[in-house]
Amino acid sequence: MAGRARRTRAFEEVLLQVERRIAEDGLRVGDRLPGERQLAEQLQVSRASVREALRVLETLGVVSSQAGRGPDAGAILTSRPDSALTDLLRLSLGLSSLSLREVIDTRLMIERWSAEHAAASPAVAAEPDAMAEAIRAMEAAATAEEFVEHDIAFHVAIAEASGNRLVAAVMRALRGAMRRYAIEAVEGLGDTGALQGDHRRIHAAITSGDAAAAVEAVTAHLAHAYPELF
Amino acid sequence: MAGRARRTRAFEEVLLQVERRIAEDGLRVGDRLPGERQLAEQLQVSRASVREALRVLETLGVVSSQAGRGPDAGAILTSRPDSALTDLLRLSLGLSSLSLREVIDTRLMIERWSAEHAAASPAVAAEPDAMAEAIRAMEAAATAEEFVEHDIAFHVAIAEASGNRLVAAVMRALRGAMRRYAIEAVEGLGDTGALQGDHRRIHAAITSGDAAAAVEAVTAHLAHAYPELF
DNA sequence: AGCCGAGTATGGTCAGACCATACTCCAGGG
DNA sequence: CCCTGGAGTATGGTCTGACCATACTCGGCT
Repeated sequence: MAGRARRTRAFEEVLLQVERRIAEDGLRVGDRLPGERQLAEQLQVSRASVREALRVLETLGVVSSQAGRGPDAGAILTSRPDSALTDLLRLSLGLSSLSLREVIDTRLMIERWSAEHAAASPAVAAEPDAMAEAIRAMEAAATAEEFVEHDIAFHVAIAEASGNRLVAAVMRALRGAMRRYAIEAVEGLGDTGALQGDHRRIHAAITSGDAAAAVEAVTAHLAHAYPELF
Repeated sequence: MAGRARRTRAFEEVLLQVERRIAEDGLRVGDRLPGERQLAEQLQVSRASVREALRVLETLGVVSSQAGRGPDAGAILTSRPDSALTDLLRLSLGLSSLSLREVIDTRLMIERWSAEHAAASPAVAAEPDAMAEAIRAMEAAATAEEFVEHDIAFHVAIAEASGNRLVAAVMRALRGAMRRYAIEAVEGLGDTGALQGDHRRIHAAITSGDAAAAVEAVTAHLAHAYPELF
């Protein structure tokens, strides 16, 4: 039953045409797509089919729709792959088609890479220090939810400091999909002192440009956070 | 105009309810969702809204729809995150919101991790050797397209041998999104002998369980494949 | 000049119809 | 008894046309 050559559906044709138009017309983020009715007439499909295609593009973070009139209305090209990635991971975890172990192993890979490259990047010291800010906020956190929120911000800041937007996006998605588990883990831990110590060590290693120490520090940190997996 | 709490749209409500049902009823891959008409009635929305929600889930690789009747018809829970990831990356590249450099750097991270873990995995020697098969197929390839097809299969096989399905899925997506660039690169290279030598070295290192050599080999391989980026 | 309301373009939603597909079931023939 | 073919039907796929909600645009009035 594999090679099912199902006739392409109408909305798939719309997807192809829109993507082609993006490529050929050199459309960029911020540009507008034609209205649903206009697109439907151009492609000779119903508005419902156009809407299904737009929904797909919206899911993929490529367009954003806004009702009303004027320059901000209609389907506008954007680039927000984060929520799509997050949804994808969250649902895969929910369907048990990915194990928490696999997600955490992947996270370790990305954390190590990010820390190494962030430490090696000369731009890090100059930026407003999102990492230090997150550490301060974790200090003040009253609940596990709050703590995890700023913990996510801390680790995402590392990934962003690596300078690679794809890696940063994957990190955001991983942490977003794991949020629930992270909160449970923090609650089970009780004391967050060890984690905070790790955070300071990671931060110090990165800002001082010591890549090897940064990698070592994040590795130790994840071992503390998920002792049952090591 | 920022925090506009836009009233949730009908299909978003459907998404929430379906996801909730998946979690609460413990639905697994292979289980069926209610039909579109039935779902519409249960949630008090139109069938069009249900369809938009299903389209989103299909995009995320969570359901697969099949017309007709019988146990295989209707919306079935699946888990195919690959095409969603691929589309996401391809469109992000098309919109220039990701640079090729970022994608290739990410690929290098994953290749190194995969090679290391594949070499350390005891199961590798036992499996039907997809890597060796891919190398043979590349040998016989007449065109750049064919070569790249089997090259992708080779590298995906390494990622799968690492035992981490998430990493393997990301690898498939990366290579799928980069397919076009890879073909151009191979055509520009002309001779694929160096690449094939690399492949054999990688394969030998992994099957012999030498993780360090495997990592070194994939690093050198990517440097050969993308000389302009190093 | 400034304000306010009508007009209008846009997405959001719905109801209902019809088509295409593919299984189910049963009658009839072998 | 089994097999075969056709009617029945449940499912997704698509279209049409309508109406609502939103938010800008424009013109006239103050």
